[in-house]
Amino acid sequence: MEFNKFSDTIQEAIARNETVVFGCNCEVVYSGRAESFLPVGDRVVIIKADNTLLIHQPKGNTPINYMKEGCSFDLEINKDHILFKTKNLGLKEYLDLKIKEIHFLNTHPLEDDQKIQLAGSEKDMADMIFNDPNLIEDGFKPLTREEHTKYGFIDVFGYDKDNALVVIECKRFQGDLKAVSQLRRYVEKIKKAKGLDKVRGILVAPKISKNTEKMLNDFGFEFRAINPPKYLERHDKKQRKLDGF
Amino acid sequence: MEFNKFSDTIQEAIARNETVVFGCNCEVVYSGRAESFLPVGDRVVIIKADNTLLIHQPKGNTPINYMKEGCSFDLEINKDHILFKTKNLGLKEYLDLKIKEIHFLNTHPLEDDQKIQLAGSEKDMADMIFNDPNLIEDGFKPLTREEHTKYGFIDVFGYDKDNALVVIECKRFQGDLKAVSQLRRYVEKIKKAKGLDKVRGILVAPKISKNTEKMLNDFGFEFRAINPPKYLERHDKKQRKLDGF
DNA sequence: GGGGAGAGATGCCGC
DNA sequence: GCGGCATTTCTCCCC
Repeated sequence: MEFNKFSDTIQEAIARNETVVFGCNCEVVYSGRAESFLPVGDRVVIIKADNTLLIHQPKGNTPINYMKEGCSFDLEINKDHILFKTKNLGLKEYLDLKIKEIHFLNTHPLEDDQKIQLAGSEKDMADMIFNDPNLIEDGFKPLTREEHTKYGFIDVFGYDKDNALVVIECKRFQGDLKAVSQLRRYVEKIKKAKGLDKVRGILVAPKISKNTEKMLNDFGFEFRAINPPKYLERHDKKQRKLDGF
Repeated sequence: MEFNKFSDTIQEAIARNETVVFGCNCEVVYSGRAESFLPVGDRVVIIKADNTLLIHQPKGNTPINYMKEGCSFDLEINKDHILFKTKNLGLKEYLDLKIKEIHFLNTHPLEDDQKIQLAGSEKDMADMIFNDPNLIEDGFKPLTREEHTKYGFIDVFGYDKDNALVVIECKRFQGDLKAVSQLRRYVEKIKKAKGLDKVRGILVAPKISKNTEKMLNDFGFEFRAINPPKYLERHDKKQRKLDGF
């Protein structure tokens, strides 16, 4: 694609708040929270309506470079390349795209104000336990959930059948050392705040590593193997047998 | 764009391992590690050479839905929509795209085996301190960095001028409560392993929050305000005054 | 806007 | 593969 045509199209599209997607052969220099350089290669570039910029390599999940919303752009046509400059003055971040060749370009106005509905989060686990306390043990009486107080953000907080205080930390995937540290922090805060000698700590997760189990035991904490709930099961598993392309 | 043409183009492109980008009006259902539903709206969809799938809304940094590499695809043409099914059998994840309208489509073979070069990471901070120990204090003698032992991954480990052991944890942005918990974990492990009563803990970061400072003090740890290094400064700041579009 | 913590976290490196 | 952890983490929620 010709440089002048590319330049005109992209500037008009951004002015109209359209979404821009192009494939190109380019080099990337970033300077901001860190400094990076990406040698020449083929990438996909997206510029969104909020002036977010994303650069994707042909493999992998995450963008290799990016700039957050609110960027401004500057385009400079040279003999053998286009210098596409992006800056975010508020964040003091700068990204330069040295475009050697343009493989394709599309611009289009996109309309989308929808929010995603998601089920199976850590909060859903806490809710599930709150509503069905026997999942923890007989006689467990939850008091609060998602408590954002000075004691910390405790997932579930309550009393056991002997009226001992219980702090529960939920993890939706795997409980790790960080989770035990976190639980310990909460338990100690509660102990100190209430002047208590013994407060129980329970880590709830589908599974934990060996080291995590050891650390839990060292601090006298407990583990409950519980899976996060999934409310939105919409899939007909029978259809999944077919092979795709 | 016509559904049959879209179907043919996309299947051929995926078969040839090209990168596919299209804009469409669609609905998304995901089922896997969690369950999600995204009502109808305009999005950009990318299918990469490694069969990664990304779905982006016209605003924001992160994909609203995605499927990791190694997916297979299935396409079903209906009267008023295309059902584009994605599955990752290894991860037991499924994503259905109900495409109502196609705004644009591009496919292209992309070549890129380049790795990014990045400076200013936490490891760079640890290296800087290792090479210039006086940044911590006079007489500090670092022994190891990035120590991946059973004691944990200690950024920098050494002795002070009085031959007391020092554990240093670096954070490239802001030191927080989690960082203090982490430092505490390492200090306690070292104490126990060496049978020592006193091991110093130092948190190194550009800044810390008030609560973090308090928690540090509670455990007798110290703080050093140090910025991460940036080696690749390539930008001519004077050019940044110009306004872009 | 800062603080604190989750995420369908992802990606990296070491064992 | 799992484990432990940083990330230009990002995002959300509450103060």
